[in-house]
Amino acid sequence: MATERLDRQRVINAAVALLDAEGLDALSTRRLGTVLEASANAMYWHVGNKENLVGLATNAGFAELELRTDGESWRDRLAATARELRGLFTRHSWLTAAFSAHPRIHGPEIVRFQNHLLQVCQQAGFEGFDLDWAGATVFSFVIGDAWGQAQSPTPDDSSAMTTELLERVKTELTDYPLLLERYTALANADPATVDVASFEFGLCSMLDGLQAHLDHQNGTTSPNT
Amino acid sequence: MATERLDRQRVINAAVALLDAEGLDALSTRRLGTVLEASANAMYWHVGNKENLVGLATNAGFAELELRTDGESWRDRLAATARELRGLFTRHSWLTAAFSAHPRIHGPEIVRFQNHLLQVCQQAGFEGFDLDWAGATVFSFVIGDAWGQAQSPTPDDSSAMTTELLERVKTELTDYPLLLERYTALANADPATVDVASFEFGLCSMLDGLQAHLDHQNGTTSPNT
DNA sequence: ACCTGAACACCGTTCAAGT
DNA sequence: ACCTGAACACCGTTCAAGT
Repeated sequence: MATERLDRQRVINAAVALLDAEGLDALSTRRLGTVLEASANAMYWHVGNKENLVGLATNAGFAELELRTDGESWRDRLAATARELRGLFTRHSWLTAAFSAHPRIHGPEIVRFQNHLLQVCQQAGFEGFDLDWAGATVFSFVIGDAWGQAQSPTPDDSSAMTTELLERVKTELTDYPLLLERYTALANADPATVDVASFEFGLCSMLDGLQAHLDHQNGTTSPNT
Repeated sequence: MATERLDRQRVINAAVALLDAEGLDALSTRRLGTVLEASANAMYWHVGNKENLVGLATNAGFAELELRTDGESWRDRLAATARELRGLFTRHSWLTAAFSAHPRIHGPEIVRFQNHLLQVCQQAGFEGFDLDWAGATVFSFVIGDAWGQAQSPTPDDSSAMTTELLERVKTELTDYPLLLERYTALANADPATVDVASFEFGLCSMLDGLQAHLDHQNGTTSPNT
């Protein structure tokens, strides 16, 4: 009733809250209007249109990133950056869908992160296009990993439903015994620890791969430094 | 006028054609209806609903993958698999958005690919959960890379517009000289070759990283085999 | 079995009109 | 300057009714 005046930040905050709670599909101008106790089109004055609002929400997400530069080695710094980014995408699981739906999303906080990532790669010893490729490799892996986590988001049903589902899958995967074996092994493991372990394995592999590139670039003579 | 009877495959084919041509947002039940010279809701009998249709279209995409097992080494086979998957995602750029919007997508052709990926990783020497992590690492990287390519899809405007846009960006990136430098360097390069080079760099890094894991796992005594 | 027409509840966006 | 109400052109989906 005695609702405060709207402003851009309040609209963005409400959008982020709605996105976190119910996902990208739940964000509509009318739902946002009711949340803000305003008409459905009140937001247009503040954020232009919906696509722009999603962009602003995404940018607000990236503002959460703590970009530290005090790691002991480039490897530590790059790992910390990757983990920060991954944390962002798990806290706001709508981010991958938002980027996919609106590829033009950009903003100062996103730019800030990109610059940080490039800086860390530069300190590691990458130059020229290799700098871009190294940054893109890290970014791609983290995005792809977050994208994979979003694929299995529904432990709504407890173990009872799971075993029934497992039976159904068992008949579907009859031609692929290896896949069935891995599927059951993963189904019996704790999802949270599985996700972390999967990410850390990939991250470690990526860092080893980048390390190999740097070693080769600086001459393979002293690989033990 | 003398339109053939509808069937599930024709609906899927029309959906894929529409998706390829105009993207995920363009796929609506009514547009599909006009393409098929049928009513907007004719598809419901054949494919259930829209989400299911997108799943079927995705599955149809994965059917295109040629999964070869005749590589000389596990590294060749895994690289070939990754490149096949990347090709699929570049030919059908709506795939990342489709997966993001409907995380529950699955199907026999997708399962077939997953099994192939696991097989290749198994032949490489991975076992147990490492098998899953290795596969997930490759998959995540390829998805993330495809996702990145989709971010810069609009060379609609030729070089004239690009230079004007470059000026605008130059003021935005004034706080980030490193990012500005890399941005201009990339803007002056051929986008297609850039995309390929970026992917190949990341792929090579990933394979080196997996290689390092296998070496360590089998004992670091014989790294030259 | 397969398809249509009409209907329902929703959407993003615009724009005159209000304060 | 900021916001509302009504309107427009779209959605996905359902369902009785047709053949």
